[in-house]
Amino acid sequence: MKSEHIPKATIGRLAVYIQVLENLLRDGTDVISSEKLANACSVNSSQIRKDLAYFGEFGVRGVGYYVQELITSIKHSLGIDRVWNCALIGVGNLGTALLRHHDFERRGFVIKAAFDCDPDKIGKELEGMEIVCPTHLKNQAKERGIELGIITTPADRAQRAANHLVDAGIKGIVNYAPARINVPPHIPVEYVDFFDHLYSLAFQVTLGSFEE
Amino acid sequence: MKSEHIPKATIGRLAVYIQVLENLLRDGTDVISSEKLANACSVNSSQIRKDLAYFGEFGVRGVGYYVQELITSIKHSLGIDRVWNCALIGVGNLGTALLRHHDFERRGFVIKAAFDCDPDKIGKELEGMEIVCPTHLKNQAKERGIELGIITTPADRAQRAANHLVDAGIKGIVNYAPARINVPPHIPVEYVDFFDHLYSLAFQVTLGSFEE
DNA sequence: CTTGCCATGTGAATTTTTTAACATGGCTCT
DNA sequence: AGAGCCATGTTAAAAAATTCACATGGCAAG
Repeated sequence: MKSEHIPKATIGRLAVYIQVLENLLRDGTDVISSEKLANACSVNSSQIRKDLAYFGEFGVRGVGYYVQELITSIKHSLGIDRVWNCALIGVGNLGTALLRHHDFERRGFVIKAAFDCDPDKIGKELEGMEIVCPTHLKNQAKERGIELGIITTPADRAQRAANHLVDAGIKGIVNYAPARINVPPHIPVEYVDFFDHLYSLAFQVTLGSFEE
Repeated sequence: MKSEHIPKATIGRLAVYIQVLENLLRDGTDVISSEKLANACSVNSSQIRKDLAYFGEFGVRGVGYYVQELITSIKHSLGIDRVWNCALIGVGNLGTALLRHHDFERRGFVIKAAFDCDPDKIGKELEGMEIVCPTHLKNQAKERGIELGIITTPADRAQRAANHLVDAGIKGIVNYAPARINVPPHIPVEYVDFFDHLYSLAFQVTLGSFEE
């Protein structure tokens, strides 16, 4: 099929498929049908076939999908079969935690530079990385081939951080700060809200307690 | 309106509205129109009015929404205008980070007990909380009025953790482990995947680099 | 008290996404 | 080499979500 517009929900599900497929691989499964995979992911099997069809034909009719091959194909489709250099702005609790969380690196998202405007923090080292003033972002970004920005500032600093990133020619932003930011329309922004899921859960549980 | 079935996407947006409204309040805005709020949230204004209509009538025609009042109404609608006691299973890097992250508490999600099956960790204290073997979950849950479970184990321990939680009569689960879990259908599960957003961003950036 | 204004709340139209159904084509066994 | 099997890829139908458009009703001004 190879369509142009791909639903955002599809991307989210592809992330799920990767997770499940990697666990399957670890357990020694090397071929799987859309039906079985669908079951493991709690989705419809047509959904899986359609999601994959956006990007190409990865399966073998009458057989199923080769697990390792499918993982590779999905990763390639998403553009995560390579390294993405990132800049992190805001070395507070969360920023520090992310710097220490080496899973990011394992997945190909390498934090190449850390920024903070707090004079007490500038110059200090963390995980082998010197904390630098955001005014140097532009230079560092070019020097180190940084393409993505990660905002972990407080809410009221998020916009300023975004401005620095945009000015530095960054291509995309993940915003962990609890605030919306304005950036030029060609720069995608992903908002991460830690409470989102908790709210959703609380809502479902509350709802469930009524319909009995 | 007060409908029965509410789209999951609506819940996600309500979380965004809360975030934006709280920032507005801090800046001293006390009335806002759906149009303006829509702008700040990057959604359609009808979307906002419809999302809210699922739960009631919170605005004043010809005027708009009173910010503080709307925040309260949304929180009540979601069931987050109260305290939710939680149990955390898996005191590794992530689990420890969550225990220290007191924002959870500020939002009403209080971690009342921490569990881990590692004998080296059992008995130790963390943030004023004793780490306990998961076999004691059932007792503790009843004793401490715990309703929600938070799984922060490695992938291969997630199912076991889920079983403990279900057995303890927990009402809902947030799963941070990179694995799917099986639980009875009446227990909602929210999966948190840290890479989801990064994948999505990488994809959008990759895509953007083609259509020029 | 009445009139005009304006943003909400809602029903209808559109768009998007999901599900179902089936034709296609590769693999295996004879 | 040919036939049958079976899960994919795809087209069509169904369901769901979003957007549009406007009637409704509260507030303020005269």
